[in-house]
Amino acid sequence: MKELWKKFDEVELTHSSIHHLMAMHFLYGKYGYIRGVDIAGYLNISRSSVSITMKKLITKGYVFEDENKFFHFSDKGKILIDSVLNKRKIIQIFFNKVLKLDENRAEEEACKVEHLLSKETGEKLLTFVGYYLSDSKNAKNFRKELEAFSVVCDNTEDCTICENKCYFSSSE
Amino acid sequence: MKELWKKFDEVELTHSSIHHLMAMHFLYGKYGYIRGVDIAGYLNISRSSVSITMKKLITKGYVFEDENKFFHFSDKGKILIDSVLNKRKIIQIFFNKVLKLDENRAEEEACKVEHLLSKETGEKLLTFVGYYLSDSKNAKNFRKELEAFSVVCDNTEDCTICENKCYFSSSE
DNA sequence: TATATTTGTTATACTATATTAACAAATATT
DNA sequence: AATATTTGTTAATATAGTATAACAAATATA
Repeated sequence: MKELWKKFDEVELTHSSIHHLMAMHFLYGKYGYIRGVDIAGYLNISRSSVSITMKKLITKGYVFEDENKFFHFSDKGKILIDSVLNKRKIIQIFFNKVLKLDENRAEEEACKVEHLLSKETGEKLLTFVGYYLSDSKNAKNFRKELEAFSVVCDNTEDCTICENKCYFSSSE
Repeated sequence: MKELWKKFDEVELTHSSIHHLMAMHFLYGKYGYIRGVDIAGYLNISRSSVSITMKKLITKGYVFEDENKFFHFSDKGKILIDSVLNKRKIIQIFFNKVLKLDENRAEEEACKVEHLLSKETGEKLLTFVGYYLSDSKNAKNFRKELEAFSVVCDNTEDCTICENKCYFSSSE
């Protein structure tokens, strides 16, 4: 248990850095080129912050600059951003299609979490969602019955899920 | 989309603070009292860090100190730690029992993410897992068929899930 | 061309987290 | 009681991320 909680800070790139890459991806799609000022605008942070973060991303080899100071993904950066986009996508689908969070909530939750979950988790989630949303009769029945299902917690001993105070009695 | 990514930093308590509370919970269970030095030992960080973080938690009203400098949860702190423990629990069960990540991986993934997900997500996950693991015939069939199911991506147009480069071709 | 605006960088500062070192106060040992 | 150890705090640093202000360089406009 000890030490495990520090994994949070061991991600190679921070949430902030990842979103700089996401911004780059978006801007490249929109304009075909990527400038610092547009990243700042997209993320709604200062140009100076962007300047500093991009330097780090360049040092780490995810990004490079051309003579006009336009940014480009390196191969390493491309691979990374694809993996994050895919992870986000599948997480978002899970939240929205399986857990039935509304679109915005699903996106928000995915955004908070996407860069933290491992490739393995992403893949397993994909397999799961793939089957869950499939045309298989079992999957269909499952979906239907799930809709009608609700956990009613009476705080008795035989609850297999809540060990602590019942989930439904907590307020955050 | 813009602005959404900042939600990450809008959590009321940081990952670090949450884990100070988790340590408190653990230590209270083990010893019945909570001292700074034990929190430091449990989290494997310096006493000085703990001292500073605990001051913040006191200021925010989650914790108080007695005359012997032993720590105690306030009511607010109790409610919060219960909610985090429950969220972690259900997330961990989902990763382990549904996605079939091994125990350690499931715990690690849950730990990274538990404080970021909303109460709503936790509740929906609970309902989902509750049904998924139930004795319902549909759930049983679903579980069985899921085991045999695997996504085979041929990178063709009709993939409903991957919009970007196929998930399975990425390497992170 | 001359001036104005845009863009990017640097300097400085703040918050959060962590460290080590030094020290004070409390506790335990001899 | 005298000394040693443990515990908690403070001070000085370090890193990551953010901001603003000032400035330089590039681009656009009058």
